Amino acid sequence: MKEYDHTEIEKKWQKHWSKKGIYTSKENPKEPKSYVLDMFPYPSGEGLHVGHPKGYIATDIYSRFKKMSGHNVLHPMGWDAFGLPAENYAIKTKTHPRDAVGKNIARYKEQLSGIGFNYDWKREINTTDPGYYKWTQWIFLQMYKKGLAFQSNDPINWCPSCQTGLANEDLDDGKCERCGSVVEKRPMRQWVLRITEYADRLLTDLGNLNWPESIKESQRNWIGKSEGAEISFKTKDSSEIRVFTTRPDTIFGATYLVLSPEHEFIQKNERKISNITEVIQYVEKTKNKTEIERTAVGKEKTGVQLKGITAINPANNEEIPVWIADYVLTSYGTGAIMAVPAHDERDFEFAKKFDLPIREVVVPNIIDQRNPPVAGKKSVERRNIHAIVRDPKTGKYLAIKWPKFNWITFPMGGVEVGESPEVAARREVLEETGFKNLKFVKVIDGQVRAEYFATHKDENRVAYTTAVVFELENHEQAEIDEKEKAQHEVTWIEEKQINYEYMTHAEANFWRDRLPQKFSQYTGVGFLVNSGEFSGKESEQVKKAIVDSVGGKMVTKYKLRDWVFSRQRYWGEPIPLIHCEKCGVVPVPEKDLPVKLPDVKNYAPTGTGESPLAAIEKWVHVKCPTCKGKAKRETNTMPQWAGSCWYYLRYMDPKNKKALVDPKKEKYWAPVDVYVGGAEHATRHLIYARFWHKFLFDIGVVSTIEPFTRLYNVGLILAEDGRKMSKRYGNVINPDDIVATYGADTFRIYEMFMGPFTQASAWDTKSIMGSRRFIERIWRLAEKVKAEGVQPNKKLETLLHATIKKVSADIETFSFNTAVSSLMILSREFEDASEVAVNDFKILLQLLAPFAPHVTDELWTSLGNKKTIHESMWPTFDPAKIVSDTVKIVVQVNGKVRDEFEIGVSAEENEVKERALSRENVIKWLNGAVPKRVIYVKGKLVNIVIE
RNA sequence: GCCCGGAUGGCGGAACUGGUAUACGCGCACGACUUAAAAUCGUGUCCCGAAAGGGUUGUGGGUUCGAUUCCCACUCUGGGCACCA
Repeated sequence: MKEYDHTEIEKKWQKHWSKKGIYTSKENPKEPKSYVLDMFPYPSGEGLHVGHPKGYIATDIYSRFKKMSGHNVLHPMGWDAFGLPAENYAIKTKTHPRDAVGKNIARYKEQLSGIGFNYDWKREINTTDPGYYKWTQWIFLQMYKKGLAFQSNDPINWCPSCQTGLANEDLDDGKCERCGSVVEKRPMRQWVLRITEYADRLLTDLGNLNWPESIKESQRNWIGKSEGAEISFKTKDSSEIRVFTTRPDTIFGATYLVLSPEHEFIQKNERKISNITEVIQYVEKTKNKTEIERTAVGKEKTGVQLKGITAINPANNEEIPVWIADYVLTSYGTGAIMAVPAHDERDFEFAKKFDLPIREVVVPNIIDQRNPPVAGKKSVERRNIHAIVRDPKTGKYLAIKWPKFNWITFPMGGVEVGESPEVAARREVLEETGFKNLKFVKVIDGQVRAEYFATHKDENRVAYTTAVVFELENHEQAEIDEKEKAQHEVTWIEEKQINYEYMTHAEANFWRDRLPQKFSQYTGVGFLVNSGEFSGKESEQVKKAIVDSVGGKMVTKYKLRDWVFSRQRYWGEPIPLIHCEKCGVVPVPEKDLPVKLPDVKNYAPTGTGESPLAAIEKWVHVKCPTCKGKAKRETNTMPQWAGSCWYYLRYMDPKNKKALVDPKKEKYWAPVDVYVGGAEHATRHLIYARFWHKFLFDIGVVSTIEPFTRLYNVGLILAEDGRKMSKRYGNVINPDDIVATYGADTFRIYEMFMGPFTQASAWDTKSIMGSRRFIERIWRLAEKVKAEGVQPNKKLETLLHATIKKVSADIETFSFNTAVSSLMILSREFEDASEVAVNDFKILLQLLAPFAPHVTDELWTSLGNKKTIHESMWPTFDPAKIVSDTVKIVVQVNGKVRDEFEIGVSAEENEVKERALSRENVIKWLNGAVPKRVIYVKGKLVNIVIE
């Protein structure tokens, strides 16, 4: 047999497949369809490194498998070529972006074709092709007509280096995601898409998607739904301030209001604010801060009171001050909050700094698990104190043992009417322990409500307890009452013993947590106190009633912001609108689409807030389509993400001049069944595309509510040094070199065998030899193959059918690494067999064909097959053949493996157990002991328990 | 801070619904072939131990006849969100 020459074989078959056109897809209602899609690449100037094709290899395998399994497969590829990187690259290399993109695409295609992918290139698309972006513009116009695209002058993120406005999604930690510059806030005219209109649907429809949980979670975080209430606070001079809160139950604790510095209230009430100069200064200062400065973690709170303005808390009619502070954001909720310092960390910090009142209105509630309330007993409400007395000499804490109840408690008792917690605590310490010289340290912020059964009084208690902390000055003790003495004894406990495990108090864990803190505030739910008629009720349950009582309304808010959709750059789709002097904004008539991106000498960004297009007089000045008067084109362009919002639809019908996609074709192919790409697109492409898709569904262009049914994230391939593969580090490995040295088939097998598909792993050129050896083994195996007279080999047959089952299931779940592993095992078994039947070998080749398409086709045709292996039918397995005649039973004694034996599959439980007990080895280990229990797991093991 | 993942030999990793932990591959060691080397093939390879045996899936506990798998606490690590009221 010939030497295995991968270059010759791979070239030959790639040519053959494309000549025969075996990857051309057509609608065929008789066959089930399968739409397998890669996230299309951005053809950058650097070309591919070995990490890029990983996902493409997976979809290639999957789609070949589907095709062999009788599916009609759509597996296309295209180019996402508008946007900043292409433009910046063009500026740098002083070429026109169009030329640069053309060159890069050619290079990418060449690299990809060497790996042997089965794309239907007849359906290739390119987002920068006017025939394509005509429809991107068309979708924008439909959105405009439905009021989903609107102009705004709000301040937006401006990247000073890229010289363009950006969407929220384009920021990474307050910096431009592309170039890392700190973004500024700039008010400027811009086009915005109302994605928030779809927030709720984008959130709820996530539920049914077969996507990685992490991506769904990212999207949920990004959409950021919170339910709360909008409540109006009147001011004394009868204007009003609307606030948004998720905790309306805490309104009785709202001791001041805070507005964002940009809040319109300030301008409108300038004259009433007595310290307006100071206020304006603060507002100006905030304006000049970047987002990063403003939101830095651990930053100290700042703010200014609006003097002369007093608001009224509608819950209790209290007069409260109004402040402005930059910790309140304009763009979320109503841009104003009610501050409840006792139950919100930020408000608490602010209140401490500016010495504003803090009022506790929610207390945590615990039901004493060791001593729960007893049904049917009467219930008594009490105000209690716990005295926490520390002896500074020993660091220990004063406690009391109650032998009769087996209790360990702090000195404790009720608070009498008019008595302060401190006085009550001193009294109890004196009565119960006799210590009289205590130095007051603090009252721990926040009470705790606890429900328990008071055994000694035979009643259920609801206790609101306050803890008071003292230091012992000296050990001088007063005489203790005899009756008290008889009940308990004084003891000292360690600090770490202050917990509910050791002590009787259900409150103990709260005291432990709050004791070392200077201040503590409780942000959880619980029971209301100091809340008028709502006191004593559960906070969660009265939320709505409280909102009603103050005339507010329940509302839902989202963190998701509308999508800033205009860019002041050249290389993007022109926004198809016209500004007419008389008629205002007029859409370009659909028959005039596409609005072609004109050629321009200088396409560098202007930095003026206008795109370079604004300088092209000839292009800009047009007649108004409506009144034929003077008008100008919109000169902003669309962001990079526009074209990728709907490209998966165009593949279904790439040449259609009359429609975005023919509804019949859409019905046949949609939705995408399997979508593969990087996790970095979680909160941009994958949210934007879902948004556009839902819009297209609403206007009847598509028939499904979601575009991508199943999603897999391809795990990164890192460089050999464990870092990201990048030109900067000089650790890039080019797939061309690997294909030349080892062959495409080896390259493909290696990348799939590296580890779980979705997991990142480091490239290791040494390891690739393992995959190469595997292919060579298959190559040599062909020599052993015999057409006739092969003795049946039961063991081989069993393994063969088990492998068909395993490989089929593994490809379906993208577990390529284990599929390859089982094929390796099968090939070893073939090698060990004295002879190999041609039909068995053919099955091995078919199972391997999606992974190593070239070498398997070569061997397949050398066995006399006329059609290529990829047009053959995927083998099926016979479940009866997977079952072998005997099973191996493992025998354990006390859970430790001591023996094993073979027995017929049909053996009954008793038979297996008896056999196990009679084994020599087992008898040795039993050593005369009588088995207490014998456990049998069918067909697997016997565990004999003797102790 | 909150929310998702992950942790298994020298390395990449495998293990079905709780049932023989370390499959498969890399590397390494030894052997065969060779004048020699490479390639190839074969054997071995979790740790301690001469052996018998014992131990081992990040750490500590728990449930179970039996735990990589389930529960609790913790450590490290990757990612998302974060002054979003």
